[in-house]
This record gives sequence, C-alpha cells and structure tokens, in this order.
Amino acid sequence: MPLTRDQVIETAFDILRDYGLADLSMRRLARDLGVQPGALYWHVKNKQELLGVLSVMILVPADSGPTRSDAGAESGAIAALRLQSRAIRRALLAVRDGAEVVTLTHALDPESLNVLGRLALGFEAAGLRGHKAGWAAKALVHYILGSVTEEQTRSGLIQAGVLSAPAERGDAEDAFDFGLELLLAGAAATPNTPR
Amino acid sequence: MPLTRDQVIETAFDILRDYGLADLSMRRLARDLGVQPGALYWHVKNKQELLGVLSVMILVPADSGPTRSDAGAESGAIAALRLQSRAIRRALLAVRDGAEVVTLTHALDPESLNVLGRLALGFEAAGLRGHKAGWAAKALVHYILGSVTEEQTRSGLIQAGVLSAPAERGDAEDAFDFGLELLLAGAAATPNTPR
DNA sequence: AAAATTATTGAACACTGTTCAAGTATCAAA
DNA sequence: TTTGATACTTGAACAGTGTTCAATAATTTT
Repeated sequence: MPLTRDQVIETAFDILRDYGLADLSMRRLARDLGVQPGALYWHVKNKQELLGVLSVMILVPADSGPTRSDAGAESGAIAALRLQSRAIRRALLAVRDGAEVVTLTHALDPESLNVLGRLALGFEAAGLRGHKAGWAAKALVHYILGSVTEEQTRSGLIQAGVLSAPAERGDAEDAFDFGLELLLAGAAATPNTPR
Repeated sequence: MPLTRDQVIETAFDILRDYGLADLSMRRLARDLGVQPGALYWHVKNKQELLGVLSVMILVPADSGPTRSDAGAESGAIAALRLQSRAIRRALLAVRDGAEVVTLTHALDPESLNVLGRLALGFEAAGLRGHKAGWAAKALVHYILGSVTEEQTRSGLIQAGVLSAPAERGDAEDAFDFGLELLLAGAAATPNTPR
C-alpha cells in the first residue's frame, strides 16, 4: 500500500521525540519510511509545513485551556494562566527540542498555534484591556519558549558530552516558576485602565 | 599582506549587518575576502566562534551598564534595568538578525555575554536576594531576545515579500515596553524575603 | 642561503532541502 | 477486459552548507 501523510507525520514525530531536531532531516525521514526523499513532497509541502504540524502535536497535551466562559474572579484568571503556562512547559519538555520546533513555527506563523490566542483570553479575564492582553500573552510566550529552549539545549549539550554539571534537579523548574510569577504578578499589579 | 583575524571578523560583521544571517556563510565570507573558504579556519576555530565574537560586537552599544556601585534606592534600580533593557533592544535592532545571532550564542554559552550577569546585578540592586536575582535576569533576557527576534523575523519576512501589513509604526516598541513593565513591576512587587 | 614558521590553496567529505521528468502502480469507466 | 486517467514513487540532479587536510606558497628567523 502507498505511503500516507499520516505515516510521514507519525514517523517524523517519532524521530523528533527520540532523536531530536538535528536528526530530523528529510533524507533520514525517507530512509525510516523505506522511501526516496522526493516521495515525501507529495504528502507534505515542505519541511516547514511538517514542522508546523509537529508543533501542533507537541502542544496537544496542553490544549484544553480556558475559554472565554472561564472569566471569573481575577485571581482565578491568574491561577488559570499559571496552570496553562506550566502545562505548556510540560508539553514542550516531553519532546526533544520541542521548544525549538515550536519557536521556529511560531516565528514564521504566530497565528497557527492557538495557544497564544488562548493566553490572551486569559489575560483579558485577568482584567487587561485593549492591546494589553495580547502584549502580555506575547511576553509570556516569549518567556516560556526561551526558558524551555534553554533548558532543552542545556540537557542536549550535556548528553552530547560537551557540557557537564547537569544543574541541580528541580532547579530549572524553580527558575521557570519564579519567572512566571514575575510576569503574572506584574499583570496582576497593572492598573486596569480601560482602553 | 596576509589575511587578518580582524579582517575576517570585520567582514563577517558587515555581511551580517547588511544582508543578514542567511547570507553569512563561510563561502560567502571567503568570497568577500578574496580567499578560499579553508583559509578562514586558520583565523577562526569555526563558525560558532565567529558568531560568538559577532554577538559581543552587537551588544557593545549596550555595554556600559550599571556596576555594583550603582546600588541605590530600589526605584532607581528598576529604572536602570528599564534603561538597560531598552539599550539592549536598540543594539540588537541595529544589526540584521542581531537577536537571532545573540540567541544562538547565548544558548550554547550563556556566560560569554556579560549582559546577563549585569542584569542580575541590577535585580540585586532592586532587592532580589539569592537565586532570585539570577532567575529574574534570565527571565528578562528570554523576554528581550524573544521579543526582538520576532520583531526582526517579521521585518525580514516583510522585506522578503512573504508577508505584508508592516504593523503600525511604534507598535512593536509599545508592545516591548509593556512586557518589560510587566516583568519589572513583578520584580518590584516581589517580597524581598532574604534567602 | 637555508631552515623554520606562517598562511593559503584546492580538493574532497558528508551532509542539507527541494525539484522534476520519467516510470510504475492503482482505480474507474467503456 | 482493455483503455484511460489519476495517484504515487523513483532516480537523478541542483545548488548549496560547514569542515578537514595534504600539498604548496609566502614570509620571517637563523
């Protein structure tokens, strides 16, 4: 039976999860599928599109976030943002180079990951009006992606033997949570001047 | 006269500033210097080292930051951090793909850019003790680099014709400043519990 | 002038993403 | 069942990438 788009995507995801972005070349992908590289381009526009699909898959575990109906007390909104952010971090960490892949996709097409839009809703629920909710969401996304990218790059370098001293366990999480609190505290403290 | 390390670096910087990271290949660099690619490797260990040097150069205009002697009132410390952050953004924006290059270098060797260390001093001056100053500095760096990378990627895509709608002028700066205030307000609001 | 050091060449290695004419299967209508 | 169209795959090439290294040239030191 012929190759399937789903097979291409599934196999690409497996390579990424287990071996990382550096190993996810179109040739390696074709080899794993027992096929010539050119065949992939019938099922997928190009590598960027493939990475876009993988980005969505990576974020699926964090993809049951707050909707507009969750607009309750502001403190609840902040708490929801905190949980959402941690869920996103966990989802990124579950796939090797997950943060880098999502960052790549986000850079070329920020709209395609609806995580951002949802975070903006969260900040609106927290009382930020106008552009401010969107700006806050962007800030949070930059922080999360930067943070987790560094975390994953670090462990990648350690495993590759170029770096030692794997930092204390849980330290990365503490650092992440602290930065997250900074942002959320800032949002909570921002005066809700309308418009 | 023979090629000089400084010539290599200078020419690399020119290509980066004027044409961007995609055009800064070792072959293009060699061509511009009227030399074979292999010759570069006598003056420079590899491309990564070159990018490291360029990163430092990019950040030079923002490199006269606060020293420990600036520890005054906390509000002054926050103000200094605000100025520093804006100076870093300006320095990054002055070179095409500046943020991306610095991010690359920062990922593989965070210590090599002393911008980070200085920001941590700033947060200490603002009253954050223990790990917290360092964590706050890391959060700020991730925010700045993510923000400016997006800004530069966006204008790169627009110039390449793949994207239109150049966003309103000054909008990017407003967004940046807002996220910055979020972080700084969070730091100012964080209780200075010792240790 | 001879020896030693410094610097460059030219060619190759092992890759990368992407395109495309040509060929082979697979399925639908006659 | 044969013809015709559509769906897919191959094989080869294009145009690059960073990096290495023996041989060679240029320069400086003895």
